[in-house]
Amino acid sequence: MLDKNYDHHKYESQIYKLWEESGAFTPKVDKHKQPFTIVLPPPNASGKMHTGNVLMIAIEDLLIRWKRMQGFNALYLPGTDHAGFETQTTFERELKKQGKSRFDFDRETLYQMIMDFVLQNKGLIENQIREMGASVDWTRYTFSLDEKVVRTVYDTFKKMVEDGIIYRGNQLVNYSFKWGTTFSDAEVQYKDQIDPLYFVRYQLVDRQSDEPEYLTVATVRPETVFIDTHLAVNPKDKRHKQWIGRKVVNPLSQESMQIIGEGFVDPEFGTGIVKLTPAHDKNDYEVALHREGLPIQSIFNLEGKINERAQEKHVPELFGLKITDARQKAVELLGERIEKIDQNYTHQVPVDYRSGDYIENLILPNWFVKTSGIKQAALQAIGKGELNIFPKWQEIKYTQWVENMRDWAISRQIVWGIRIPVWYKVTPQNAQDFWVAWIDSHKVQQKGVLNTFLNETTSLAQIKQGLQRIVTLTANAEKDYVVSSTEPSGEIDYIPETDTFDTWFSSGQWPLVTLGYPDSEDFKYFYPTSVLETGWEIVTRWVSRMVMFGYYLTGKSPFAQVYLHGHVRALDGKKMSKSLGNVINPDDYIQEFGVDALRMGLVAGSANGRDFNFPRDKVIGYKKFANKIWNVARYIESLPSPVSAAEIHPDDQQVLAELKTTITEVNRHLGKFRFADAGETIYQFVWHQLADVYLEKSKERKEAAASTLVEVFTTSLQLLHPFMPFVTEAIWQELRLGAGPLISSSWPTI
RNA sequence: GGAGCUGUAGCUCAGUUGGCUAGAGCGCUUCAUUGACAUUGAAGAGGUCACAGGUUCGAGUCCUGUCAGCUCCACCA
Repeated sequence: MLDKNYDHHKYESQIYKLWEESGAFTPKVDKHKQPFTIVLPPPNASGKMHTGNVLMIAIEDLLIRWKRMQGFNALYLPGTDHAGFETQTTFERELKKQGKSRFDFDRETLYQMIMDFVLQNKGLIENQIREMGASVDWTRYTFSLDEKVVRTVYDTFKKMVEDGIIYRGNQLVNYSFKWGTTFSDAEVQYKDQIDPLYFVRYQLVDRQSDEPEYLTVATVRPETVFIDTHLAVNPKDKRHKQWIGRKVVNPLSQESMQIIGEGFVDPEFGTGIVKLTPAHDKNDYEVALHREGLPIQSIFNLEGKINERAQEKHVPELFGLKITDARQKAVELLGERIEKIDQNYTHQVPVDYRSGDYIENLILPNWFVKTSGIKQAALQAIGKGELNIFPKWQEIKYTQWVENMRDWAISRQIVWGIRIPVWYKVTPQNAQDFWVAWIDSHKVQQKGVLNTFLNETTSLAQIKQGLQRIVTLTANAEKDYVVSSTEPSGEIDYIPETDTFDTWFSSGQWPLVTLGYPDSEDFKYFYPTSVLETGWEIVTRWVSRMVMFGYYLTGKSPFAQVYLHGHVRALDGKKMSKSLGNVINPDDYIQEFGVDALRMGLVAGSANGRDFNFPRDKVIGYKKFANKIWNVARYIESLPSPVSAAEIHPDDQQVLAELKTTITEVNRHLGKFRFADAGETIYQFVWHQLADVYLEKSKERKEAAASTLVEVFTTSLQLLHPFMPFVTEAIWQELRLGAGPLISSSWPTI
C-alpha cells in the first residue's frame, strides 16, 4: 500500500541510485542511434548550488529526459570549473583568517594548497547535482584542470601562437592593484561614484595679445597631470578649434604640450578640453595608437605606486605615493592653477565584477587573443542559421557584443589556473628585463629585477624553486620564448611564465575538451552538441568564446541552438544579494517541498527567457501536484483487479482524446523551448481533466473504466517524467507499471 | 549616447502566424466533504489588455508616438 501522502524524503535518493545503476545516464556510441547532447555549463567546483543552477539543471535535464525517452542517444555531460580568479579570492579569504596571505608561499605550494581546498569542497556541488536528479553521465565527468583539458588547452594555445592569433603585447589592460591581476573587458563593470572634478589651468605658450593666458581642463585625476602628453579638443568645436596646433605648458612637468583635434572629445563636457594620458585611459590610448609619436608612459609600478617617472618629470614629491595620496599631493602642487573644484561630480569608475574593487588602465605585457581573425565566423554563424539563440532578441545582444570585441587579454596574474605554457630565455643580457617575486631559502619574500639577485650565492634554480611571479618588463619577441608545457632542455636557461589562463580561455573550449577533442569516438559521435542552455549574463564571457573556439578548431559551431534562461530574482523582485539578505537557498526548498516541486516550479515560473521572481507559489503548487499524482496512483492501487471491458464508454473516448491533444501540445511547446507552457499543459490535463473529471465519473463504473484509467495515467506519468522525475518514477516503481524504470520507457506517441 | 525587454484580474504572470466570449496559479467569496487526496472538491466575484493615434471586416496581438519600469552595451576626461 502507498502511504497516504507522497513523502519526497523517502524516495529521492534511492531513485537516483536506481537510475544511475540502470545505466540510463551512460549512452554508448551507436551509429544507428541519433545522438542528443547537452554539456552542463560547469559550476564552480568549490561553490554551491544557487537558484540559477537549479533552473539550469531543471531545463537541461527536462530536455535530456524528453529526448532520451524519444529514443535519442542522450548524453548529459557533467563537469565543474576551477573558476580561477573566483576560487583564488575565496581561498585568500581563508588564508587571511589564518593570518597569512598568498605572498607567503611560492607558486607551486600555493597552487597545491588551493587544489587541496578545491578537492575538499568539490563533493558538495557534485552531490547537489545528484540531489537535483540531473541525469548526467558521471563516467564522463570532467574537472577543468583534468589532464585532458590542460592538454587540449596547451595544444590550442600553441596553434594560436603559430597562427599569429595569440600574441604577446605590451598594451593597455584592465588591472587591479588589489588582486594584482589583469581582467578582460568582459570582467570589468562600472559603478557610480562621486569624486571631485578639478578644473586645472594650462598656460598657453606664445600667447597673442587678445587671448587668455591659459586653457582650463577638467579632470578627476590630477595625479596624472605630470605625464600628460597633449591636450585635445573636438575639431568641430567652434569655441576651441583655433587652439589646434598651439602649445601649452604642463603645469607640473613644465614640458610643452601640443593641442590636437580629436573627434572623441565631447564639447559639452567640462570645458570641452581634455588632457591626454595614453597609458592610463582607453580613449587616450586609442589616440596614441593612431598618432605617431605620442609617448605612452605609465606612471605606476606594480604595487600601484607612482614610479620613477615622477623624478624624470620634476615632481619627485609624488614618487612612491599610492594613487589617492598622489592625488592629494598633486592638488597641493597645482595650488593656484586649480581654478575650481566641482565636489558633486558623479561618474562611473571601472571595478572588477567579483569584488567591486578599482580597476586601473595600465600598460603591461600580456598575452592577447587577436579577435579580428576569429570573430567573423562567430558572427556569420547567426546569419547562416548554424547558431540559433532563443529567445531570438538575445541574438542582437550577442552580435553587438562580438562585433565590438577588442583583443582579449588572456593572462591572469594568479596561480589558480592553467599555467601559460611558455618559457622565457634568460641570458646575462636580458636578465634586467624580468621582475621577479620569490621566496628565498629563509622563507622571506624577495622582489625585484632578476639580475639584482643573480650572484654567487643565488642561482636561477633557487629563484625558480621559490618563484611566485615573474613580470616581463618588455613585450618579448618570439625568439625570446618557447611554447612548451615542460621546461625546454639545452644550454640556455629558462624561466617559466607564471601567468595562468583566463578561466574563460579553457571553459571556452568546454564542449571540445569534455568530449575528448580532437580524435575520441565520443567527440566524433556527440559533437557538435545539440543545445547549450545557460543564463544570458554569461553570453559575452562564455557563449561567444565557445563559438569562436568551435569554429576556429573544428569549423563548426559547438552547438546548433542556444537557450538562454532569465535571472531568478528574489521574492521581492530584486536581485539576490547577501547585503539585502534576500538570497534564496535552494536546499531549503528541496527539504520542504522536494526536488520535483522546485524544478517544476522554476520551469513553470521562468518567463520564456526573461528575468523572473522566484516563483514560491508555484513551487508550493507543484508540491501539491506531486501529492495529487500520488493519490491518483493510490486510487488506482485501491481498485479491484483491473477488468478488461469490451465497451468503449464516451467518457473513455473523451479522456483519450484529451490525452492525445495533451501529448501533441506538450511536444509542440517543448520543441519551441516553451517549457512553462508544456508543464502547464500536462498539469491542467492530469489535475483537472483526468483526476477531477474522468476519475470522479469513473467511480460509478470502476471495473469497466479501470483499464483506460491505468492506461491514461501511465501515459501521463511518462509525459510528466521529464518535469518531475522523482515522484513519477516512485509511482512507476511502486505500482510496477513497466518492465524497466520509467526513465528508460518510451515517450508517448499518438 | 546606442540597443533591448516589459506594462493584461488584488499579486505573479500566460496569451506562439491578428479571430478573445481575454486565461492560469496564488489570494478573495459561497458551498460541500470521514474512503485516492483538506497538500481536497464544486460554484463564483474580479480586467475600457499603460495612454493616444493608425492599419484592418476584426487589434491584447501589427505600425507610429507618448508615459512608466527594468536591463545590457559604450562611455564624459
